[in-house]
Amino acid sequence: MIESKTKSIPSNQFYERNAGGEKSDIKLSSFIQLLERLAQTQKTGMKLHLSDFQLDRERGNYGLKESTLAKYYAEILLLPPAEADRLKHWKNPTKQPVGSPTGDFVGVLVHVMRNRARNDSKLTLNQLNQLLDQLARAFENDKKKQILAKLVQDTTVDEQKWIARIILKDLKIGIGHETILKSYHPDALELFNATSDLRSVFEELQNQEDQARKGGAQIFRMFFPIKPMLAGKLNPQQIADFVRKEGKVIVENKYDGERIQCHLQDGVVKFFTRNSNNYTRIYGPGMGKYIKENVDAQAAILDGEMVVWDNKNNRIAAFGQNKSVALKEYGVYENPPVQGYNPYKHHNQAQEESKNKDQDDGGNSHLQLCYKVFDILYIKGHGDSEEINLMGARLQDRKTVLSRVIKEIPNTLEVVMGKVCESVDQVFEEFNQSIYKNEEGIIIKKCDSSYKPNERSIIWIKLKGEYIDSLGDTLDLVIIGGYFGERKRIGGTDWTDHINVFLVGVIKRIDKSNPANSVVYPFSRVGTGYSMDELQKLRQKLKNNWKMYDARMPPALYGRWVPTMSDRPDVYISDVSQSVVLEIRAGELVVSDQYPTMYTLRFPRVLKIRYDKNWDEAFTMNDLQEMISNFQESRRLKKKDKADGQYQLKDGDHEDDDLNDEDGKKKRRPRKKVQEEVKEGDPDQPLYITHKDKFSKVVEFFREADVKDVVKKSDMFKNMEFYIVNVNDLVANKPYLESRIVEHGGRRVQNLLPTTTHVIADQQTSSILIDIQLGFQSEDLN
DNA sequence: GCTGATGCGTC
DNA sequence: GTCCGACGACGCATCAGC
DNA sequence: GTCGGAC
Repeated sequence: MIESKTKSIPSNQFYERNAGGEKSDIKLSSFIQLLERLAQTQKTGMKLHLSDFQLDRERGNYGLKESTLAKYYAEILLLPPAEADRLKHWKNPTKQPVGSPTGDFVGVLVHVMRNRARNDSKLTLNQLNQLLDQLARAFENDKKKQILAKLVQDTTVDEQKWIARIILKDLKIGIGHETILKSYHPDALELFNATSDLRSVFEELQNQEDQARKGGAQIFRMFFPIKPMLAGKLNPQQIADFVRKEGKVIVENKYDGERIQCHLQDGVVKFFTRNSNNYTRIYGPGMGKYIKENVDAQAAILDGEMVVWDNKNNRIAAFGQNKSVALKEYGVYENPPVQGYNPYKHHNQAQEESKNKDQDDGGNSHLQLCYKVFDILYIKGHGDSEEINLMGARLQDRKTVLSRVIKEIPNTLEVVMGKVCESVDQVFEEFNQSIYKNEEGIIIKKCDSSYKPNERSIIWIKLKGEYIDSLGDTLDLVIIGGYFGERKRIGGTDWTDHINVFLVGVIKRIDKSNPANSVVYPFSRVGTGYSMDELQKLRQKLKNNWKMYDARMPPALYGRWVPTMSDRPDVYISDVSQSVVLEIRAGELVVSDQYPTMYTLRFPRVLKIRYDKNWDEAFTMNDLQEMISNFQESRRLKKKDKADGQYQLKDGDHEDDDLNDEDGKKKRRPRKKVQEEVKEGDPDQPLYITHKDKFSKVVEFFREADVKDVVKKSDMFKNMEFYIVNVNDLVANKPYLESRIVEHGGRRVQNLLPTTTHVIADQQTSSILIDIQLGFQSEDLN
């Protein structure tokens, strides 16, 4: 709870960042005025749950977001259809009167309510708190609507504004919890990071004199999750410098699972996620007993990654199956998500499904949880042995404790010791191995570092394959649709200036004589990677190419895609031949049942806007097919079943028949079914073969020339910075070029930087041409 | 009972 | 360097509506 | 998770 201390926070410390230039404390001060007014009417003083700042878990979730709120407000206020539509389509400028707010639900709500709310305030802050408590506790939606109705009837528009924002857990004041906590008390943030608990913070830090830190030791409490330490991002050159400076680092595999912190005390085990959510319900039944039996301590706090081990293929399973594996084994029957939950239906259904799956060998009985423990923050031995807070200890010492305390169970409970590397080469060799084995990447840790809760510094560094230009998968995808976005990114006054996110596709059929007959299958959405300037430029280019999407008459361009409600585009490209190609990078290809391509991208972001590319030069279904084939043996992409051919992405009309019944309606294909039908790889086949290609690229990439012994011959390249890309060994290899550059007084870089003056490549690919357009020069060294 | 829509959690 | 918000994918749980 | 923008 924030008590009247709210007042003690100087309001001028709060302002809205980037709110269209308007400064700032207006918004929060009106919020504080609201609190004060409510406080005055409530003699007992003001108390406000901190959950209103999206921090506290005590009150729980409201289960209400914009779309549901829109529905309820419309019913409560008896809104005419047009006004109801404004709320429902709050991001859609064509549904709003000209000049009225768009892209901010609460902004639209205020505009709609301005003549529909009372002028005097009737609600006290205590009542508000009680109603919000009730709202969070209410299970039936009718009940929620009733509570909301009371809130609406008893408050002014100005109050409604804040109440709605509290319910949405987005105050839009540009201030996060860290800023608020820091303002509250110098020790507040530290205590919060140590306990993830606001009650602790406000109970223990009533006065400025109260100190969270006692004697310099890191604080914590059993069964209160400590905010986990995070890894920063550095480029390979910086990493090399770092390793050289440190002399010695510990390198761990970066596991692609869920970050889980485990607390053990007197036989009680609890699990917490990265965001401090209690996942004991999920992981307790499966993993708890192993912790109890194999952690030799009365109490301990462990940090690690929960993954799924695949016994059939002897490797870590693809990301995303943690929960289903955990719940499958123990079942919702023993493990109800909420009180009053009726488990019979689902339980029987689950058993039935499990049986069927085992019959056709597509089940997940060969999958099991595996907890990879890489750190230990606290230990107390049995009996009266000393308890030790290890957060201040050196990482290498924590690892030693870890190895002594945990008795490993292969593929179930494992200790991640990491590898001590004493040279840059060794570190990159670890990275190479990681890429070769098709893993996500590595984490590089400073040997003698202490554990710093919630800190994303360069004490821990992550290096993923996808960060490296020559390793990351990039695809040139053509824009076929768009989505209206939120206020902050709206670029102008035209309705098309509200398009913030793009739907990109894979070309299925090109019809040059009649582009209207062409088909581009929707494949992914992308909404990040471009600057706001680039976005606006792109909007200008596409300005006259948009048509409103109508689900009853979807464009032929999309084939027979039937998007779910949330995938449904707001606008589509009317003339694809005049569309724009985006060069997109992604972490990996994943199987999807939301798109007709049957695959989509994980972590997509725009690298470049390829105005230089024609739409028909973009990624096609054949390219996708090829990409899938190339990755068939990889862990990241499950193999297709060649026998039944279901997921062969082949040309021809019967592929569409696969997707649709006679009515042209999307055939029901339950999510799980898709997962089942995509078979695991053949265990007899050697793994990772196709990644040799990637592997050789890594080797090449890191084969930086050793220029120690290069004798300088001239200053020809003085003040020039070279970036070498895509150099074919037949022309000249990279180390050779690098040596020559240094020989003549130039600098070489491994990434294209603003300071780079020259790009060297063996052919003028369009991506290089773009670089050059951006102000770089090219030079032919042949 | 099943389905799709919605919310919330992980990455 | 830090903080913040605007975005991506999935799976599970719930609930309204048929 | 990624990324850009503001400070």
